[in-house]
Amino acid sequence: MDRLFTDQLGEWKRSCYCGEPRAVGVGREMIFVGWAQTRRDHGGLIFVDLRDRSGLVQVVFNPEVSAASHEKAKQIRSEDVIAVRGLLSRRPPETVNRQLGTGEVELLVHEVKLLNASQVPPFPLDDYAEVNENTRLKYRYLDLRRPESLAHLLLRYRMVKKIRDYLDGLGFIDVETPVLTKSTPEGARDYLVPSRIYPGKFYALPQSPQLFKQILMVAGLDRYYQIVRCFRDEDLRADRQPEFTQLDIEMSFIQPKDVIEMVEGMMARLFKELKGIDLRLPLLRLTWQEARARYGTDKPDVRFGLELKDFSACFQQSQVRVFSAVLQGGGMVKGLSVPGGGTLSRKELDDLTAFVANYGAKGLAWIKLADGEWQSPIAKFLSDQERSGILTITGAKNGDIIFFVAADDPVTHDALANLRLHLGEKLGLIPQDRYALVWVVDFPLLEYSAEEKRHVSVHHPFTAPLDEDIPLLATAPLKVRSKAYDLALNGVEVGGGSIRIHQVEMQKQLLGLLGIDADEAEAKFGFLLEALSYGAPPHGGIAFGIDRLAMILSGAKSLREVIAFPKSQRAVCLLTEAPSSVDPKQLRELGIKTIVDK
RNA sequence: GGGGUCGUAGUUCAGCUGGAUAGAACGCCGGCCUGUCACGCCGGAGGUCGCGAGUUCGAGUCUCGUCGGCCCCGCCA
Repeated sequence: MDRLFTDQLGEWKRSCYCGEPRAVGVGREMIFVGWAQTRRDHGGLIFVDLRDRSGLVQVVFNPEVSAASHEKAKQIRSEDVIAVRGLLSRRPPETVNRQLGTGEVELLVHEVKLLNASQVPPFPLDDYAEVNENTRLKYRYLDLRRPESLAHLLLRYRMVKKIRDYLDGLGFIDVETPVLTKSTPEGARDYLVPSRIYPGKFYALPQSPQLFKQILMVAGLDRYYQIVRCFRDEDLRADRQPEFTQLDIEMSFIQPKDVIEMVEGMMARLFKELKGIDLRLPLLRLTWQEARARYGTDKPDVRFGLELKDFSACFQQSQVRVFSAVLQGGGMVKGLSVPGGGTLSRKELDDLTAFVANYGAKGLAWIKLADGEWQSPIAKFLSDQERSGILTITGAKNGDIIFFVAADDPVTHDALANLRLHLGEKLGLIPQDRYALVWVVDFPLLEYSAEEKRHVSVHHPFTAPLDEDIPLLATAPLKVRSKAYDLALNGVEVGGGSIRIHQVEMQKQLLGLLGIDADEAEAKFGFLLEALSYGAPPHGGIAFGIDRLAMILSGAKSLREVIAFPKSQRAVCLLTEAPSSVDPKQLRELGIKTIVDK
């Protein structure tokens, strides 16, 4: 039998949030509204924990205070919406609840209004229950009633507010840019929006407002920022959603260090005011080369050591065939030395071998140092010279294990970077309560794409080369470094940007290097090239992943925790069940015919 | 597109090498209870074992396919 509550709120106005009343308010008549979290019915007395976003207050239904209210309260179940009016009272001393901010007081109810009955919730809303994520996301409105879930959104809001305050203080102007815009080549797959007025043509949702913010600099805005939704139609990860929020910043007449210092000030404020942490400025800064060499990645997690070591020189003439073969083929032998790693079992070593295979490594060699002995499948092939080389490079001691990967550059670094993180986690080497920020600078401007058989931008096609490397553009384009900088936080790329090309000839040269001919450039970026030719100032900026920052600052394991209504890994909104089919009439209006059924 | 993992009551899970009527806790329903606060006590209801094939005398359990959640590779300037 469905319960039906018909009371109306009427003139009742809440006195304060449920989590707020304290002993100083005792003796006042108060009204609370909210959701019944639990009801404890003692037959005579009924206690209800009334909850709203601020917390809990205990309300007491006593037949000697109000027989009518006590009678009504028997109907109350979890998640019903009720309003109570009564006397805020001090709890009897032996019943004070120290766990609760409101634990010294309770409301003696004189009158209750039953505003809306709830069905039995599909999962418990207390903090003790671990619930499957798909259930939580389907009933996200219930999930968000849980304080833990709400806290993530709250932290995110406070972070964004502080960012706005900071940038406002520095004279940045928030300007909105179009969401219906033009598809641009390079980069991720676009989300497309069909045009009704021009059948067969499409808008694209922005992957970022990159070109608009540059054009705002040409317009003389000087300092722009925006907190803006961006869209990329690529497969999802724990730290990747198809729509995500970017803090987009652009400034004129600046060098990389101006952006870096501005951002460091912002980070210092966020960490101070949100986490009570004093960042040491300037932040650690690594060149891209150094980050690759020491950590194997351009977004190193510098909360712990376990740095990569290069053994290439040591194994040039090695009897270990896989090593010498790879080296002769132009590859490298690198590895890492794990203090105390000698305890890893054979099974664990096999698992680690399978782990690096994920990243293309054909094998994982290892040496255990135990009681002066070298336990290793390759031990018998190692010369004395190699042994002493290994010890010098690693400083390894008894009880340690040394891993080796031999492959070409991307595979070696990729495999070891991931192995490093994996071992760091597995062996508990990563301090969980620390935040480590690091700038990575001087990225290469270009890399060669074997798949596309041309140069592609490492950052994006509008990134400026380092002044001293400009001559190399004509002679050795792959050696050119760029004025690009990324900020990594605990091994996650949270921000990235660059100084842009502001001279049209240089921009044309760059597009040429990317294999984009003049006609194509004109069709796709004509408006930008034209804008650059009308007195574009030197400019540059940076963009941050707001979701990622919020995720790390709130200690969440997934972006979904800091997004109110996230998509599942298959890019479905489990609440609304988007995407969905549409009425054939809508398709006709758009001049669209689908070629896939369902 | 590929690899891994999970899917059993409303929820979280157990269910062995295939074997009798699929269990527990919490939640839910009914009863009792005036100081509980994850109340307590007594009783009860509740299952398309994700779905579909197959193997078998017999499938929650094995095989194949499929759908969905999560993690990863590819992809993501």
